[in-house]
Amino acid sequence: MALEAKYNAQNIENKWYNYWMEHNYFHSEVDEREPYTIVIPPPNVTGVLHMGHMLNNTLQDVLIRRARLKGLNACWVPGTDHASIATEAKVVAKLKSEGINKADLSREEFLEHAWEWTHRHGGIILEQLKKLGASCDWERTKFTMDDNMSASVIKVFVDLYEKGKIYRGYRMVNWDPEAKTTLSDEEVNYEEKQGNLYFLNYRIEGCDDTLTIATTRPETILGDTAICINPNDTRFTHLKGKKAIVPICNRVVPIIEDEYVDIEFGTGCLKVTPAHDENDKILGDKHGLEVIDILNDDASLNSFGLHYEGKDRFAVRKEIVKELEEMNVVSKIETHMHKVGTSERTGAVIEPKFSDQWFMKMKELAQPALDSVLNKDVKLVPEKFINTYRHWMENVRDWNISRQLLWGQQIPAYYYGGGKEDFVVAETAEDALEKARIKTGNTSLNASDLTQDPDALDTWFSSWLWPISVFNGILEPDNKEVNYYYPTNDLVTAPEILFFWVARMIISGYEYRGEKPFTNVYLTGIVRDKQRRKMSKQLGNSPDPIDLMNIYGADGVRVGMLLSSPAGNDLMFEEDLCKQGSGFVNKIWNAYRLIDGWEVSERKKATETAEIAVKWYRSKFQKALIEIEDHYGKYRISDALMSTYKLIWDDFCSWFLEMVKPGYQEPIASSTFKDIIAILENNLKVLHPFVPFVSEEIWQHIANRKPEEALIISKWPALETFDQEISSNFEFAADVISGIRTIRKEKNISFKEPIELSVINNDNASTDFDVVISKLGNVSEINYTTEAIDGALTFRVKSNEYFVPISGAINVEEEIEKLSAELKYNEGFLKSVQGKLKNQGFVSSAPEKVVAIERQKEADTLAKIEMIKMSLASLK
RNA sequence: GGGCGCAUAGCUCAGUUGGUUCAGAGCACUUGGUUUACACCCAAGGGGUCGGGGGUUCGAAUCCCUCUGCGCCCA
Repeated sequence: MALEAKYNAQNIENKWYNYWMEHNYFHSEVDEREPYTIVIPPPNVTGVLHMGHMLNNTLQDVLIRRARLKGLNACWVPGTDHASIATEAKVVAKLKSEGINKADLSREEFLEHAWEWTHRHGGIILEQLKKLGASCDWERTKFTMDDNMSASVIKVFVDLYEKGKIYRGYRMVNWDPEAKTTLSDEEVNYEEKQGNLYFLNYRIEGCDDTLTIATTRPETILGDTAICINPNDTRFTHLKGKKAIVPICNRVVPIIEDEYVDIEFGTGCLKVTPAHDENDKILGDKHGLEVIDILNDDASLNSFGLHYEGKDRFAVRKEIVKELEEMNVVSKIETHMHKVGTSERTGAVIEPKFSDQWFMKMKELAQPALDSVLNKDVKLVPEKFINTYRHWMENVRDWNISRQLLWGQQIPAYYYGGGKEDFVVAETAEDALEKARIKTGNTSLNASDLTQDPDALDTWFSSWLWPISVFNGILEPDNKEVNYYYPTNDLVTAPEILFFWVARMIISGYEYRGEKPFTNVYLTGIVRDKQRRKMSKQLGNSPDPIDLMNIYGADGVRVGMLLSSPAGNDLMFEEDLCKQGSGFVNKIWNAYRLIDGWEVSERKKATETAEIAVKWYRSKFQKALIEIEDHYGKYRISDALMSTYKLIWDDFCSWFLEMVKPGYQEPIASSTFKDIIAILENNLKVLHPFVPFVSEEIWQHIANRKPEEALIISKWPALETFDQEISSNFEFAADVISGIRTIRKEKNISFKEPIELSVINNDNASTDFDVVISKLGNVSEINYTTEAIDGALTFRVKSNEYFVPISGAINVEEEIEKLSAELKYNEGFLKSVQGKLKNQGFVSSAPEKVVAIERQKEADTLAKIEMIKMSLASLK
């Protein structure tokens, strides 16, 4: 098989992904090996791949592939969630475009449409992940609405209800009037918006006086049930005990006193609307005020809105101001900045609203989840998120888990009467009937007497069970899979959902397994564009990941994503990073083309250069491997990549291959070739997690491999003891080679022209690499001498002095200038070192080791200065 | 308003317990090179008073205080 001159990512990537799938390498079964498990953060089932997913899943694939190579039983469980609000909104919109109104459909009919939508658009994202190379165990793919997954959710709901952790309450919740559902506090975004502060005059009952209140929401005056003043506010003592008249509806409301009112803000008079403001509700409860809800579910006004009935709140705001102005009630209007809550899902402005909802008590459940993070049983990476996590968990509020939606698990509560407590909670309708009969003592109750709660559960109430339920650990808590794979190892997700999801999974883990769900949580950053804007569909600043992979190859994009993404820091993405990634892939490919093109000779003996090169690279590889392992251990994936990148590009390609490369059209010794292949194979193993495709392609090209010999399931290189001395000897030689190259460049000596090199070996440097210096510096001869060579160019490495004789006169002036500069630098350095050593405080307080190092520096520098001075003298 | 965090080269970031020539990497930049794996290349080089100010210490990018400028979470 001839090697293609250009690396063709498209074909090669498809080929190997199919090969891996065919041989089922991604699949995991319970066995005696140690498991390594990751559960995917389930994306929205009808979503499409965006850059955030690319980053996140590349990281997971790197981790899982490395674990697989390390011989662990690697299992990456993929799946999707049903994203109730988003999906339902899409289905509603689609129906609307077909002229169908959701309200006209029965529950069953609507769900049929929703399932159809899910089947048509569902799972695209998982197919896209395959293109990225994601080595998920696709046989385990789960969806939060699968039968078992839903049954788990219902079972947990019933269980928590019976434990008294779930309750039904009439509370003020965040109402999304567009989706017509409640939202949890976490799903509300607060945005700073410019609004107006309207100053309105209310008449005082029984006299001609008025008082002025300030409000940002004039339309809610129709729901006013009191005016509140601060009892310490002397401006208003005359109002005590009086009543005010609400304009337009002419409702007579009491003037109450409470220190809650901020004397400084507005006029110091507060209108109280308990139905539409959390704080007003608290005031209302305290003072026994009436609650008048003026809004319908879609945020239009109801009959309390009088002549505004049926109109949207924002339209009413404009109109009512006009009416109030005409009535001379408006005393002034100021512009005012204030925070407005909007729905994370629909963007609609949230209304605080009273309704019956289901809540989960969080305080007690949260405790073990808080402890586990604080004592590092669950490690957050990076640790800076621990504080945020603690703050949230210590102030956790009850979780509103009901949503006024159809798409999701229907709440398993069954009502049999109009009373507040006339319901039972049960897994099935049959159980419910049984329970209802017992609870009421009425044995003649029928199934038709029960009505199930129409609401669905929050999607997070499904995904909080994810690490357990994907292994069916809720329905069968003692099954061998959950016992084996749980707790999982690493979770890779975004900090945005640390509370939504991560914290709740930890809570459910302790509640249902008595154990954490994962050991490490790797929190990625947000993918932003060059201008630091979050990538989003609306802004249109996000490249299509599929296009990127078509252009740069999946390997190239993977490298691009990881090049600059330290944990927890945002990634400023630009396409150039992918270009760098594909450049790296190209480099790897060409290195192999070089090796592959060599003619191998059995008769030829290994050269001395090749032998030392092989020894050195093995040592270098081990050194890099330690570094790489350390980075992985600390979840510094981009650092692990950078170490690998430099190992391959600089050490392997630029140094090693140049050392072992045979002369033009000469064959290479077969023993050397074997060593090189072994080295290359180890390189491919450490490369594989980052660039799985090109590494497998080369691996398979090196030899005909059986399926069980594929790179993806080969063995990660072992850490071995290695020769430390050889790397310092190499580094010395590399400095010499660098020195030669600098001289060639400065003096315009072509590389093709061989030079001679003489050296005064003051440092007693090893001669092992002299053959390498000769080869890479194109040096015809290295002479060891004790005396300076006249008429030569010079450079120094440590205390060694090197001479390059050239034909023709050298420029003495230039040489003197160069030496003088070096002398000046070294004298300055010596001065600073000696300064330290003269300092009694330093010598007596600093550790001996540090002082010894300074003394060594002093001695080295003195020797070097001496040498430079001699050279200068010989030039003059 | 409350809490947390960040500020190091043109850009994105490392820098462990304060102590090696410690001020570093990648990219970008400059200069030179290429008939012999790769211009998606090779080689050499320039570039930072470590946000400002103060303090602790023999010694501070690193610890403390303060100011400035950003970011995130909560209300």
